[in-house]
Amino acid sequence: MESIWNNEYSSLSLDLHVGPPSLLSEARVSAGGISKEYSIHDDEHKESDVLEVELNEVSKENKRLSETLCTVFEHYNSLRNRLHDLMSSPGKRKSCDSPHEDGRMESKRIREEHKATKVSRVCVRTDPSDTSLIVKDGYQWRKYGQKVTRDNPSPRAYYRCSFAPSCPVKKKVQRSAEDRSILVATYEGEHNHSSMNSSNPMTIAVDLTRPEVESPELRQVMVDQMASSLAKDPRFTDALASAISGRILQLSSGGNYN
DNA sequence: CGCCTTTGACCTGCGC
DNA sequence: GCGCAGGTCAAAGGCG
Repeated sequence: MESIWNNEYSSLSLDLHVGPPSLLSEARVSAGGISKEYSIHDDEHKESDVLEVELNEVSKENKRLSETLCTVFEHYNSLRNRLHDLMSSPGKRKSCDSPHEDGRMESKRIREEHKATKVSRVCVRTDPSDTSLIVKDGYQWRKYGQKVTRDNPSPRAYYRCSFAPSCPVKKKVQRSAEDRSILVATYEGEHNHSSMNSSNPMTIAVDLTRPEVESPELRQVMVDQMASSLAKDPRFTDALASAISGRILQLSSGGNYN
């Protein structure tokens, strides 16, 4: 099993904000040696500085959490694909070596290879009144078809990646039959290029708590596997331990909170 | 003019 | 073989 932290996010650090957020600024102000002898003007300046620092900190943390979420989501998809393979592989493939059916078998083999390409599903919550089938994910898509399917009154839109002509990735977008405010995007294949813009394609609104097809048991298995992967990773546990211990030390030396 | 969406026709797999 | 359903093609038209 591959590690969830096997990519560029190896320098993981956790910043646990336990307690009221305002204490952070208080701690910084006291650490900076600010006294009440400053004028009101200086106080306002200082306060805006502190707020700016806080804002920067929050922005950094937000970025860090987004990156962590990306990693977790990638791992989630990897696990789901693997689980899907495991559940569908046994006894499904039959051998057929008839020399008269080479062409047909070849096309069948290509189709099966196509079926084996990476498939991932993403759920995006949208405005229910919005009838468009557009999921913004950082890539450029060209719509090539739309169909009404039997199991869902909402039409399904078919997209191809139009950024690179050779890119094999396809995307299907359809509203959830249960919740019309949710767009379900199914990606097939992997991009052979980078995304169009700087926004991370994985930072879209991913609602992992509302899988559209998995059973609760299947969901639980995936959650357990993700938790297990996290718990087994020494960098994660080290970062978690240091963040907690650091925070506890700060709390014990910084006074009482209510 | 190029790229896009729309949409009906067509293709293909599958179950009966 | 037939019908159904999902997926794809391609012509037509819109838009910047």
